Amino acid sequence: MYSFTEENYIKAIYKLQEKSGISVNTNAIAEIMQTKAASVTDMIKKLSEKKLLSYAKYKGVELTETGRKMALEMIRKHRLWETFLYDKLNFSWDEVHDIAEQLEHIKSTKLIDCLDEFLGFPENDPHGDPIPGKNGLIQRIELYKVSELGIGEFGVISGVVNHSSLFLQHLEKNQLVLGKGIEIVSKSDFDQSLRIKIEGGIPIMISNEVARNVLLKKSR
Amino acid sequence: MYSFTEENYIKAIYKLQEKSGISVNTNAIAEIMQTKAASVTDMIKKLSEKKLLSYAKYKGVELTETGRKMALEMIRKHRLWETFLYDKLNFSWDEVHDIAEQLEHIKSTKLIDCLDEFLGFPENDPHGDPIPGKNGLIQRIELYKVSELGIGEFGVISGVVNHSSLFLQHLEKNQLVLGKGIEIVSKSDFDQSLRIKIEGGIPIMISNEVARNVLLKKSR
DNA sequence: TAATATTTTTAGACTAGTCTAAAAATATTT
DNA sequence: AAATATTTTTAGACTAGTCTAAAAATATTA
Ligand SMILES: [Mn+2]
Ligand SMILES: [Mn+2]
Ligand SMILES: [Mn+2]
Ligand SMILES: [Mn+2]
Repeated sequence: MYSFTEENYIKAIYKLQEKSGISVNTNAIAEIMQTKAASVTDMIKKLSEKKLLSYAKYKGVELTETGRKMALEMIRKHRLWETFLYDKLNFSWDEVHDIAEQLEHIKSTKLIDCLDEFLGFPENDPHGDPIPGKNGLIQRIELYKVSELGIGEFGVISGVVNHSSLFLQHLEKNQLVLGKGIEIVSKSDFDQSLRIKIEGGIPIMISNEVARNVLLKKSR
Repeated sequence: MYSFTEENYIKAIYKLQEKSGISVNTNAIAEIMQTKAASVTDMIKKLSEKKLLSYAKYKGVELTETGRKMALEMIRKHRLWETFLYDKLNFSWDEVHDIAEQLEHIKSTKLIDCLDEFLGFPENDPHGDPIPGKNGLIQRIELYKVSELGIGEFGVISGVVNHSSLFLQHLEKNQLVLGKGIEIVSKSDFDQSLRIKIEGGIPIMISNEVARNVLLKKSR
């Protein structure tokens, strides 16, 4: 059995590997694990011995197949628990993450599979992120940042880049929630702010900061 | 914030204090914590400094009011999670305990109160044990062991002394589940085994071992 | 009450995970 | 290619929780 710490390292390394391509370096891990590089080196050695990742001194690490599967199981658990909190206990989407960080460490395959069924085998969590299946497969849909769309284009809000509570609360206050359709009306050359029209509402202004952190599925 | 280990010690001490009266001794704690007396002494000192219990060398320990409240919160969480697994995810009563041992350590008051509401504010867990309320109050009903009832007396199965999977499975196989009404038909002088009649069924024999571990609410 | 048995505590050591400071390797500039 | 900067690793130390073995206190028995 793996410790919470080991599990968190594996998840962190998976996420880094996701975005920044191949091998993950010590400092990057230290940053998201909120620890020091020296501690990371120690842990890396341990995880390497346990065959969860491959490691060459000074060359960074890469998850093994075992490590990758473990990370996906963690993510599956995390997102299913978030969905439970949101769908069944009526938490808002900015409240679920911290508790899911704890719940993702509960060890029981039966529990997570029953939870999956109880929730009706959801495909996405409350933030729009895809939930890996029992088989470890994660289905990827191409999403675009609001800032990437051109004038007159349409899209449905389907995800967020920034997952912070503060940002999620801000979106909610402005009706920018999952599933809402929006149209790009105009862009400012000055500060890259956008004017958008939300489905069944009046046009509003959003900052470029917001536009870069909201993901759309293109429509029409 | 308290560690899982600290929380488990407090819960163990509470349970010992419950049954065996006043102050709890080191060896008893060591036994249910599956550890050595020396380790217990170390932990006791720590919990004493944190004011969760009062401790006089060689004299045993007693929970403080803070410690008692903490224990009751743990028990509340444990039993609510057991109820969730049983009621919502269709686990059987012998499968819920081990997972609840993990879930009881999740830190979030909002989570547990929402779960309580989601479950309809249950009063008892799948084993018949009372669930402490948000206020920390635990409602106690007087229960009797099957072995304590006399010939011709009636009762409804409302709890178990032994919580082991093996025992719970045995009860289930013999229709001895929570809520069933039974009548004592006869007792054997030889091995203290009992003949009982289960509500809407034919009389069966149960060993004294079983009779001492099933709790009844007297009826009629 | 003295001898013996049991329980509890202390002393010292071990592991997991962390840290700081310094050394070693690698990357970037000049 | 040498000098400098950055990154990574090592060395040694700390805390939480555990252990064994021995000492101290308490309980039991004669
Ligand atoms: Mn999350
Ligand atoms: Mn999420
Ligand atoms: Mn239980
Ligand atoms: Mn129970």
